Amino acid sequence: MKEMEQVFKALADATRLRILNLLLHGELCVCDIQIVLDSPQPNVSRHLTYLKNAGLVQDRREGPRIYYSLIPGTRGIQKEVYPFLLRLFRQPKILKGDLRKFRKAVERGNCHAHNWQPSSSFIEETAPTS
Amino acid sequence: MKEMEQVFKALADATRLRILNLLLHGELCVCDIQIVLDSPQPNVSRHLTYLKNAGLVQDRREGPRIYYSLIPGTRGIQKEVYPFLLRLFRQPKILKGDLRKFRKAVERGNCHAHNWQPSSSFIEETAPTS
DNA sequence: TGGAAATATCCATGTATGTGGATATAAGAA
DNA sequence: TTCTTATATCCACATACATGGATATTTCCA
Repeated sequence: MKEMEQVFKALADATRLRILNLLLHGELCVCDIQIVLDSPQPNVSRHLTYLKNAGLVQDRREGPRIYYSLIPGTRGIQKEVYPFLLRLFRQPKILKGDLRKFRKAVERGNCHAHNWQPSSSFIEETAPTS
Repeated sequence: MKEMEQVFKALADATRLRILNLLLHGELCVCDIQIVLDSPQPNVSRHLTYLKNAGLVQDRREGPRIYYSLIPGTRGIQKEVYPFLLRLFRQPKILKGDLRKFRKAVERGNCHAHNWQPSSSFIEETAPTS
């Protein structure tokens, strides 16, 4: 129950929803996210820490960078929450804009983005882009 | 987007989750909820107001009592959120305990509970009680 | 070893929110 | 009207949290 509360608190912020929207499409490092959100680095970092504490994302160090990714859920909330978010995230313009912005960053070769590829585990659950 | 944030804020509190858990099974007045949650009346009232402002519940006056019920969603978040909650709410012990407590109150004939009957619109979506 | 890049943490501040307790309001009954 | 019941609102207080800016930390490279 407390875990459920914690997860919803983590979802109750626009910045974090935008981050999750990106992570649903693959693993990313902080600077990638920072570029897309156009938000100060400490801010992005704090929200990532918050998501990590809520058990929604995990991090992995690779050299100077730290990569964040969703924790694929097998139990309880986590198992339900990502498909749910994926459905919700189809509507808001900001989120769609973020994804567009991210794809452009990939094309430009920003930061990690140059060798990014989607972790299809979540995207596959979405309907074909309407 | 702001609506989504608002809804998640509304879900980010144990008391409100407990209330929604009850309302998923039918319309209730404040005193019914108060009895089950065993929480001071002003507290319950405030949380109901919060849920109402978040667009999750509606209220209806009938004499001295005010009945709260879920707003059946046809669009966006609301459409997705109730089935989602219904699935989540199967696990936590507190929530199952609340429902048990509520059924007992119905049997005892507490308050409105004496002529309560489930609004099956949401419950039907659940799997058979395991 | 020194410096730059990527992240995280700290500080200060403003705002939202949860809670208990008292009080106000509305409706119905005597 | 007056009393009672059902709800809502107000007050005071403590806590959580979002944010910007400065600073620490870690890693890598020259």
